[in-house]
Amino acid sequence: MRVADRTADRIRRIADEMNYWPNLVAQQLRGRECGLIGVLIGASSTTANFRRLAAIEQEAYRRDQRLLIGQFHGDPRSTAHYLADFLSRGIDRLICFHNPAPNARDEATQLLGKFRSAVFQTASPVASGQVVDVDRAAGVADAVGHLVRTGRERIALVINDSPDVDPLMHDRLRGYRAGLKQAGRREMLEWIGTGTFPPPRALADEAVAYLLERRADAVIASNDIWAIELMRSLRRVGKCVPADIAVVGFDNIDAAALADPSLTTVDQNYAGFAAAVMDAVNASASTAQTPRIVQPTLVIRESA
Amino acid sequence: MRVADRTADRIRRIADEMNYWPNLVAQQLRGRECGLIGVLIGASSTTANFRRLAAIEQEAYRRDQRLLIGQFHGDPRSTAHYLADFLSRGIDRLICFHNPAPNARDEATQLLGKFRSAVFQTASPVASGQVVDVDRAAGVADAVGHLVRTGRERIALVINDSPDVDPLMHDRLRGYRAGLKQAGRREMLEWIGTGTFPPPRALADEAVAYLLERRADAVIASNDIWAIELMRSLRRVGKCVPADIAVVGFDNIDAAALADPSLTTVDQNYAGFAAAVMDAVNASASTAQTPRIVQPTLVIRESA
DNA sequence: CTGAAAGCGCTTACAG
DNA sequence: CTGAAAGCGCTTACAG
Repeated sequence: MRVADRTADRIRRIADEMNYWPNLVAQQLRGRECGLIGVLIGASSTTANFRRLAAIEQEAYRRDQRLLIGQFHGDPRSTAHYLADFLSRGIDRLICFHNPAPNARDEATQLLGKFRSAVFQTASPVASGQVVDVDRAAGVADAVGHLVRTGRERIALVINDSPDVDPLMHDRLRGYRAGLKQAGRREMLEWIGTGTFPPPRALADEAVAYLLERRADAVIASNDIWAIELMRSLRRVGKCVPADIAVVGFDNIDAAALADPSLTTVDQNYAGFAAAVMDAVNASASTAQTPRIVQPTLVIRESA
Repeated sequence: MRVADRTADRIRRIADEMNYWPNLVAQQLRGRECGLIGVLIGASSTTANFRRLAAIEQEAYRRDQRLLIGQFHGDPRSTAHYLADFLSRGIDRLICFHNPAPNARDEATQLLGKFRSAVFQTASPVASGQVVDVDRAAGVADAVGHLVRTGRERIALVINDSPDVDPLMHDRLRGYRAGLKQAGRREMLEWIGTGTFPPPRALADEAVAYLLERRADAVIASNDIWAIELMRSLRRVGKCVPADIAVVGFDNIDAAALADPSLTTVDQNYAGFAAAVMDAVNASASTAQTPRIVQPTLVIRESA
């Protein structure tokens, strides 16, 4: 309905004076979108996940949407519980930071199908899900490039788990090999952990023993926690970072800037990730389901 | 209405089969509580705030409530914007991690009055607000007690800002003095920063110069970041932690366990805090408005 | 073009 | 005790 601007203004002013606020619950019941997005995160969430969440909330605010958050709590059924709860509230857009636990997957999968859009990191457990991912391989390859340019000769990779078991580690290995190959290096120095995380001191010492034995002068770790543990272990055996050996992490958690020496690391580009996630969650389901890939950036500090 | 259990079961089963889920939006419009709680946090939120948020969500889940989160985004009006939005959605219980910016306070204060309950940390900007706080003074006094018992003779305190300006620092100073007094110590070694946070290297060096000059053999910092910076600075001048000087932090952030040596610190007891917050936010307004005080606990690691 | 009515999915008070 | 009706605060399709 068209109304003169002056009249519209007058009505708005009076509405304000009378303290009138539209009731969003009634609007929603009548069919309007509620602007709420359900977010599922793990209970034992890492600092990186919280940073991601904060960035997504900021992006949501810009688009005038709100986040309803739910954490898993060990209980595998809690996934389904939250999904059903979201749907009951008319929330049909979902951001999922963790895949549902396998034993609750059937029930969860069925519920996931009822969402208008569902965004996952790395991989989607359902065909209708959209994927936003960080180009981990490119991040590690960048780190290799930086180490090559700063004169490192023997660059090693330390990853937390077998690349066959953990696809995230597979990406890092891929980026490492690609980076070295591009620099014309042939020898690969790869140490692969047992999946134990965070790494106990003895495990970090084992990795460091490998680095020393192979005379590595640089190492890229699968994440900042591992990188920091490697630096501690290196200090115990009297090695100096970065003089004797350069160390690069992954994630850029708070502790990276606080480490001594401060840690050079691959920042996950949370802002870019958040924008891609919000684009995906607001996209209509008919949109092509190609994963959205976000590029990370290398943050150069003292350790490399 | 009373119905035989068998019948109720049968109805429930059929409802399940037909995939019936009650529509919470309609229930809410009809007057039922929606089980949603609005949460306001700062955009530049610290790790400590995210930990608190995670703990509160966990506690909310146990009580079958959900959190709708909003961050400030520099824009002081965003506080009022979020408060109005919460009310429009029928959310009349609020957890506020930050006081509204002063220039938006009038508008925000008026809106705050419309909430059934509003919980703040440390202090409430409105009379109707409830307060949950951590006993910072007790935490620091505990740390002093631990240092005294482990044979430290000259225990210093390093705080970030003047106790007249920052009440959080006032609490630490109070706890420090009380702890020393109880141990029969008379000399107070107090270094007070300029409010700059995180501390630049030169400022940490200044604090360390003070510690050396006064021959301190232990120091309690106002938080973990400061404690870690002090350890870095101490290392630069060749001092060994904890042999030469013990260091205690406050907060127990992730980086505390990762520091080298790992940091002894006062844990804020997030679980206890979360339970108190949820008790407060669900309490009826008529409840006496005495602040709920949560006790922190000392986590002893390598640095002290 | 305007204004009254129907209806979103529930709950509750009320008539039979 | 049971079942139909009213109404929460909106929006939209429809009759005047």
